[in-house]
Amino acid sequence: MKVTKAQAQENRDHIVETASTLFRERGYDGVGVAELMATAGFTHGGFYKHFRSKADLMDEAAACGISQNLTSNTGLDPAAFVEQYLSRGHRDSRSSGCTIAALSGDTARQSADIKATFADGIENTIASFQDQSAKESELDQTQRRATMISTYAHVVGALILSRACPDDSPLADEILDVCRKEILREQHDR
Amino acid sequence: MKVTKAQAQENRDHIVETASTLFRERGYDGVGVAELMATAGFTHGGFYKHFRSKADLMDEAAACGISQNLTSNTGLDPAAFVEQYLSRGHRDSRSSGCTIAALSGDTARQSADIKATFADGIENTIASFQDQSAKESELDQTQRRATMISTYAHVVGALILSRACPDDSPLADEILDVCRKEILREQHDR
DNA sequence: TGTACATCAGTGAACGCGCGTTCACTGATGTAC
DNA sequence: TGTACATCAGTGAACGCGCGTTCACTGATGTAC
Repeated sequence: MKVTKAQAQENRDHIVETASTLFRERGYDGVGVAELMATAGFTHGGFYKHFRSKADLMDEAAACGISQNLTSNTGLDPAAFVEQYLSRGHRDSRSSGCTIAALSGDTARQSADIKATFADGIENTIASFQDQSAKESELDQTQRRATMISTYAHVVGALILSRACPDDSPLADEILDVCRKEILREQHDR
Repeated sequence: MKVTKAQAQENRDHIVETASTLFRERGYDGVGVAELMATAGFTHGGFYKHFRSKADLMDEAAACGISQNLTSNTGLDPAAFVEQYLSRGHRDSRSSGCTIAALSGDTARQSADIKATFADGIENTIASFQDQSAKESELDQTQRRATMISTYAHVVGALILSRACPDDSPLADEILDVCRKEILREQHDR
């Protein structure tokens, strides 16, 4: 049952992508290797032909999810990003949404490797917004970076709190709405 | 080996408090019933004389941690709260720090009961700041509530992102510092 | 280009282990007389 | 107040189960001649 090198690489990529969505949905501890491989369409034994351990896959899956998120955000201006990030749609689709919001809580308890992957992801995310707002803004480089870090923390916090509320609770929606308005107002005032 | 009713209640409280700190430190999945009971000074068999399931304890432990946090924040003015919340000390002591920041990520995947406990906790936290700033502020009730929700989301997001970075990474400190300054500036401008 | 052999992605049974939960038992506490 | 008995918090062995990981095996792919 061997497979071409190209197919094997494709299968590996598919496992990482599957893991990326499953981990976002249920957390690192909420998904086992066997279930993961079954969802990707394989039996669990082959897992260790691709990865040294589950922890290694966790790291790769995080990097994969973060880079997917970055790609799907390119071209959005800061206001559009906030609108999309703090929408009910984003809140209710953890498995395809922001990896950092979905897994930062779990990551705080993981190895330095995974934390480093997250730090890189945060760094790249704020950098992508700096680049893009470079032309519009007259603020200096340091201030622009500070603004992006602060705004990113703000939207991440709002999304995480909203998700921690019961599914149809008024507070869950209120957090999203209030923070969206507040952040857009701050962006406008600057 | 029976024990007085008062002692039994005391033991129960002690188990909930122990769980509250252990869950904040390592997450709901990161702590087993046996280890939990051993840490509290008991054997695991007695657990089900006090709680119907681990999930029930998770709920009680969350409520306990949140109310502890509320108590230790009483009297702090909004600026002092932000200073303390976004300090390195708070970031580095998850087991005694903000329960909502430590467990919101996990809670998003838990039952509606636990989510309801968190929603109550968020509600009480923002209410405690409204009460306290009532005299100082001239803004109307609705706007004050919006400000508190937004600020709380902001500090929670900053703390969670900082904790997701490697322990001594510059970014971890930068997130804390940048957000603290930004939030204090906004509070001052209002 | 055709043949013989090594490689290795994928299979599925098996491993030890820790999980949440149950259970029969203990013995001091609480209660009824 | 003193005695007899029921209660029940706490003990520690045991339960089935799913976890991450290992392993012998398969057979098509890739390679050497």
